[in-house]
Parts: sequence; C-alpha cells; structure tokens
Amino acid sequence: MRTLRIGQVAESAGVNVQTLRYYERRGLIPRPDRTRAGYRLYPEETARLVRFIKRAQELGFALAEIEQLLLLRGDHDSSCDEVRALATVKIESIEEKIGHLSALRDALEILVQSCLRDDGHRECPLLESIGSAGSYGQNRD
Amino acid sequence: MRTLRIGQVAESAGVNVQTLRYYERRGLIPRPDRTRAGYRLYPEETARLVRFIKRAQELGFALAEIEQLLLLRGDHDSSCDEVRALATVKIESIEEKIGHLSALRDALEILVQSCLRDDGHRECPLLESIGSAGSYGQNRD
DNA sequence: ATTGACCTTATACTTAAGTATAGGGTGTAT
DNA sequence: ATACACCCTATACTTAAGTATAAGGTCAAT
Repeated sequence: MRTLRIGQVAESAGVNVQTLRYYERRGLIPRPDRTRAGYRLYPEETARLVRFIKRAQELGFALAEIEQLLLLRGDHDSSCDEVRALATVKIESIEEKIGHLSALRDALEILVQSCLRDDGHRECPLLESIGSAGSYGQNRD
Repeated sequence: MRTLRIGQVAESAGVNVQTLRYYERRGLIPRPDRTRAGYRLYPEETARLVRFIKRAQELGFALAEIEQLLLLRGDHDSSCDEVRALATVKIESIEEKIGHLSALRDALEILVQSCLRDDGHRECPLLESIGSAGSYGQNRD
C-alpha cells in the first residue's frame, strides 16, 4: 500500500504541512502510522480527505461542521436514526445555500446582460438576490 | 423617509451593533447621516445590505470578496468591461460552488437512503462527492 | 562525514471577523 | 430630576483557522 509523507500530502492537497498537523490535533484527520524515526506515513486516502475539507470550507462550512459531516461516513457508532437526522438537516441547509447561490448568479447574469446592452444598468437586484425567496428551495424568514 | 437607529438595524439584520460599526469602518456599508447628537440614522436599505452580507458569508465569501460584489452594483465608476469581466468570473466560481454543493447533497441523500434500507451503508461516497467532476458544472483540476 | 531536503515537537505569532469594555452623552418616561 | 434604554468613541480582547520559528533528528547523495 503506497504511503505518503506529510510534505507529499500537503503538496497534493494544496495545504501547508502545519495545516495537516493542526488537523490531526483537532481530530479532523486520523493520526497516521509512523516510521521508526517518527515520520508520519499517510495513506493516499488522507490526501482526498484533506481536499474534501478544503472544498467544504470554500462552501462556507466551518471545521466543526465538517467534522460532523465526516462522522456521518463509514464506521460510525451512532445509530442510524441519528445519522439520518443529521444528514437530513445538512441536506436542507445545503439546498438553501444552492438556492442563494443560484439567485446570486442570476442577479450577476442580469448585470452582465444589461452591461452588454450598455443601458446604464442601474437596476441590478444584487441585494434582493440573496435576500429571501430565491429561485430555488424555500426560505423561512 | 423612514430611518433606523443602529440597534434597530442590528436587530433586523441579526447582527451585533459593533458589527455594523465595524462594517462601516471597513467601508462595507455607507456611513450614514447622523442626528445632531451624533446618532447614526440608517435608511432601511442598509438592513437589507447587511442581510446580504451575512448570507454571502454563509456561502463562503470573505468580506473582501463581498466588497467586490457590492462594487458591481449601482453607481460604479468602473468601466462596463471591468464590471462584466469580474461578474463573469464570479458567476463561474458560483457555478462551481453549486456543483460541489449538489454533489455533497447527492452523497448525503445516498447515505440517508442506505440508512433507511439499513444495509450497513458502508459505501457512501462522501469524500468523492466534492472531490472532482461533480454532478453539475465543470471542474478544472 | 557532511550537505541538503525533509521530518519532529513545542511554542509563538498572524489574519479575518468580530465582541467586549470603559467612560461618557441622549432622550423619553415617571 | 433621575432612571433607563439607547447611543457615542477608543481601545482591548476573543475565536477560528491557520503559519512561522526555534531547536533538533533522518537519510540519500556526494
């Protein structure tokens, strides 16, 4: 089984080596095996995991939330009911985000269009876009 | 024209009053008129603006990025070409986010389904979900 | 056998985005 | 006229998420 040293994982996931050690301390990534000299030896899996974490961050999830998401995977001790409940909540919040992003994109597209028409484009509803009742999903407020 | 004091705007947008003053210092929201006593008097518009900012943050945009987005609105001095170029870039990054979120949602839905079937659900592709080539949009890496 | 790229821990620093606190003024209600 | 909820500035603190630094060990190549 091919293993990677910390620098290789960092490189492959586009993060600093310190970040990996930090994630390990936080319990976000499993503590890897070590060589006799104490060097960390990661499975390739970990590079994927770290890329997942970075992506999820870009989507507005905090590390604490990402931790929860990760607990949903694989070898969980939590009951199926719990897993299902949390996953369902997450799915809802994701759909809400998708709705807001779609609305924002639509607003920007209107902006680009009116810009192409060069009509002074004063009335781009950027603010309203995310405000409420997006073009997708529902919105309670 | 109805105006709001800082506490009312804060309440209505769900933020701390300190946050509003902080946004003002950062130039994210316009500095409002004042009463003779120095109290800030905001137009209702500002409450909407702040809600927009908070939403955009939840979507993974940093305040600096949100500032850019806001510059795209209304009374801009920047050329139409510039506006269009930036908007187009933003649209692309938004579509990418939508793609990743959709993939993540799909993975969670698979998790919920296999949980309902109670089949041990070991093989939920959570990690792969955001990894690359989502179910929506394209992915350069 | 020593150079250089890489790894180790421990500790301290940074950045973004707020939050809190001290010390004081405002304005309406009793 | 005095409470009380609200506002002001300035300054300092906090939290999340890293990043950097010091002091040292490893190991393949010259």
